[in-house]
Amino acid sequence: MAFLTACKLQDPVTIADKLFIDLRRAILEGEIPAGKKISEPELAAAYGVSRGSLREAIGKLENCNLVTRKPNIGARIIGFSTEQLVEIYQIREAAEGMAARLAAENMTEEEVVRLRKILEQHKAEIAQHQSYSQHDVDLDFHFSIIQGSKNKRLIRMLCQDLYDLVRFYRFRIQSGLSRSEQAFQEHNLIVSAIERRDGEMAETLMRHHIRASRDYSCKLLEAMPHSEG
Amino acid sequence: MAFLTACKLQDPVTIADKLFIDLRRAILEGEIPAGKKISEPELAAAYGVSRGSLREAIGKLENCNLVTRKPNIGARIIGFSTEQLVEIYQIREAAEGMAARLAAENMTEEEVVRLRKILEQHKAEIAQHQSYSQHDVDLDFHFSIIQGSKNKRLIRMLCQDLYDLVRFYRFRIQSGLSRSEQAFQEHNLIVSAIERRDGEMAETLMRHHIRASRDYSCKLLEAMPHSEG
DNA sequence: TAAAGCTATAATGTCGACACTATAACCAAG
DNA sequence: CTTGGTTATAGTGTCGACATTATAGCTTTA
Repeated sequence: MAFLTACKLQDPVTIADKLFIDLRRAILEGEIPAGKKISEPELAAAYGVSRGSLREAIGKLENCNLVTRKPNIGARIIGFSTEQLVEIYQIREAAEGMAARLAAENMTEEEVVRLRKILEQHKAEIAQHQSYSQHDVDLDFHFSIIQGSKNKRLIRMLCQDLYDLVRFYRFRIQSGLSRSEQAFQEHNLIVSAIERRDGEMAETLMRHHIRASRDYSCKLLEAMPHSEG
Repeated sequence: MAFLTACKLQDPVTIADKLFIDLRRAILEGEIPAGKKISEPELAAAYGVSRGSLREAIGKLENCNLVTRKPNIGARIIGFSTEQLVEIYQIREAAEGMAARLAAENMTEEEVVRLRKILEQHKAEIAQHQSYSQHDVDLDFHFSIIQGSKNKRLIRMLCQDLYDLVRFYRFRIQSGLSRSEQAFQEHNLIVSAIERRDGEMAETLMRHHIRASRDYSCKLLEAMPHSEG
């Protein structure tokens, strides 16, 4: 689970931060259902904290785009829809494409080696059909490249905001057996480009990879019982 | 100033929202100097509001990346540095490139006509050497294309977060006479590509345009007295 | 019966006060 | 004089209470 440490968060020293982390996990993992309205008194009582701290935590969740808020009405967990999923993938295509380009230029040799190792781990897990942990490996792969871009703002934007949404959708789509073999091949090409320090190619391949992932995810989502945004 | 209405904000009904807008403007226009530490009691007294409301507004500013916060220490206005400026431009290159591609695909004919009109306005102001308002025209141009992408999340990310930083830097760099003739030519090519519905070309041209703008801005920033992040 | 207005209730927005933490000034010891 | 520890102070984090707004249910009237 390097993708958790790779991203954030420092030890949450304040109550609001702990609450934020707890609620964030609860939302991402579906404990709190999508689209549900948040009752401040109720949640505050459930977690044994003051409404003030809770409101601060909700504010942070709003910035992560995990809840939406309307004045004098309240906050509710985001829903999910194919349109939103496409929007997220369009942003990922652009931003992670750039990240791959920058990673090819800025990654240290050591980081490239580590990236190759993640790929080998991915390969091993495919051989053993451990599809349950492949999601984590996939996140590790993408986070490593994003980190390698060395663009702090890009890193925060992707790891800290956008990937929350990715995990939000991924948990709800839950493809039993995913396209991991295909994804592995694409990952392999990307790493090769980075090893050659070919930023242009790395960007092109990453964009292709994310488009393919998008098509697959959208198909799965539309095959689900139903969805709503 | 269509760029203001084009972006947000609904009538700020709550105190915290009004405060947020006021503080945001004050920061962007340099009323509150970059890098300054925020004293909650002081600011709350200055604006005649409670610390609670102020803290909520500061939270929103933190999400816009206009202030940074550390637990038990406090918040301070962001500084500026060449590195950060480069980071912002790298994100803009990727995100606005994608926006231009999507705009070429999704803009209505009406919107394309409006975009062309903005360009003519730009041309007219160049002829009259009204460089003081060219910044607004430039923002109008970019915001129109971003809106044309029809990707709500991308729109929010760019118009609502990243462009605050653009304005933050732009106000402090304050190029007396900018590269408006060159920029106009580049804008012209982009609009032509969008009119032809050539998304691929629109993206390429937009990325080129933003790279050129980056080189120019960085040169200006490094020629300034000094800078700090 | 349906629609409009009113009332009661619950939830959100706002505030002031208290608790805890970090910083700075001061003092003491080497 | 410098360094380490201690204390005082200012500032942030947290909380409970009040004010204001939205919502649901009831009443009234056409």
